[in-house]
Amino acid sequence: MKKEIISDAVIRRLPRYYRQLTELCARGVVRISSQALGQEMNITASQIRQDFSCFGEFGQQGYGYNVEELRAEIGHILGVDNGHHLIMIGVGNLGRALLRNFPFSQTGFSVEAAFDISPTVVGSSINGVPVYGMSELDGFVRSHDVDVVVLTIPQSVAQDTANRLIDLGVRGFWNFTNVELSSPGNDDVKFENIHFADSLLTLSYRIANR
Amino acid sequence: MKKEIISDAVIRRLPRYYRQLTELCARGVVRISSQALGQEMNITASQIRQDFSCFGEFGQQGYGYNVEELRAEIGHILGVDNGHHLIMIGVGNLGRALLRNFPFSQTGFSVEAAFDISPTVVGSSINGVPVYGMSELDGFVRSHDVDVVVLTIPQSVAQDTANRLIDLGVRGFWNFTNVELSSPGNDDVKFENIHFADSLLTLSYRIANR
DNA sequence: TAGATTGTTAATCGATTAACAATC
DNA sequence: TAGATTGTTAATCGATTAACAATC
Repeated sequence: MKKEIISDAVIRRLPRYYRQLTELCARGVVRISSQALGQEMNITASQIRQDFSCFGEFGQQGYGYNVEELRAEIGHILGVDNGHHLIMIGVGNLGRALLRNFPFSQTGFSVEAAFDISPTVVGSSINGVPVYGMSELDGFVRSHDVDVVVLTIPQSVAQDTANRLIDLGVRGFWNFTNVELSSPGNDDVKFENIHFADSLLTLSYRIANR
Repeated sequence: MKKEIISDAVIRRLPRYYRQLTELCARGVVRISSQALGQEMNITASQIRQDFSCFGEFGQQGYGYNVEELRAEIGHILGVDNGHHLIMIGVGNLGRALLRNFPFSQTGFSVEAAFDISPTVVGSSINGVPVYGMSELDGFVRSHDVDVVVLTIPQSVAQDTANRLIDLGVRGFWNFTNVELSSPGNDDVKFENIHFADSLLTLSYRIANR
């Protein structure tokens, strides 16, 4: 396996490959060529082979790729079989929507707990996930493996909460607060920011400039 | 104004500029140079000037950019002052979360109505937005300007619902269904797909390969 | 005016695509 | 074996960065 620096563009495509391959599996497709896969995904066969070759040799000349095998390989690269643990901070509408509907386990994450300030939800449990008060956060993080924290809290407390968690050793954040979070000088803290507004604005641009 | 093809990379940066400039406005900053803006956003001054120059000349030599003016210009390019109209299909947890918390009006959209199949919500109103039954959808779309439809419905009905709306003339979709929607041979239908799982998987990759 | 900073042209860098020898 | 298709190297394309003349 070549261990050079993988470009962000490639990494961003991996989940799409994984998604497509999962669908092909479901359809019962056993093998596929880069050509055929490219057709389905609207990208070139060249790019597919180039992308995969960053991680190893998953195909066979004259045959193509075994769908199930390739899916497993890419899943492995993405870390879906790493058994990552995750907690959620903020159980408002969005937090609840995710707890109820998002397929965390299919993505390789187990949701260990959720935290909120509201006495109305603290002590309850949402889709099997217990909701604790914020005062219990530090203790919980210290005594459990927490790989990723989902931030579904108001903007105003986003960076402070992130800082608190970084101090506790958390190194991954899935951030829905519409604030650009960062941890200057701490390169191994990873943020994945979801900016709903940015997304809608690009759509706005495209329908305005047709 | 140059009217060449604007690359996707540039378009994707526009909302970030807009966001940053909005914040600068709030902070009371009156003028800024490409240099200083680049520092704040962690991109090169060159790129900023290159990006802006796709749309016009918004700066002044020796001075830089007027923050409020530039914000207005970019907002205009993005179409925030176009008065776009939007409806939502599906008022589950995620739909409600968006209706209650997403700043549609700040993004230049007015939410006209929501639609759902559940008798429990039909007839109610969420954050001032009336919820109608699906049977009223066609009539509503025919009698109103609908620029964008937000799809917060189950995967299984996503493409069918989209097709139905495309037939009714809808040309913009903000799609949360985790299905890659498309409208083959209909280039002026625009989809903006939000793939939560893709986002979390890239985070998974980065924490696994540190 | 002198200094600062733009808009734009040219140079560089990186990512995508094409081509092809290796091989199943 | 012959045909198909990979993995990889080379060519192309596009995007980012650097440089600088224009000018406020």
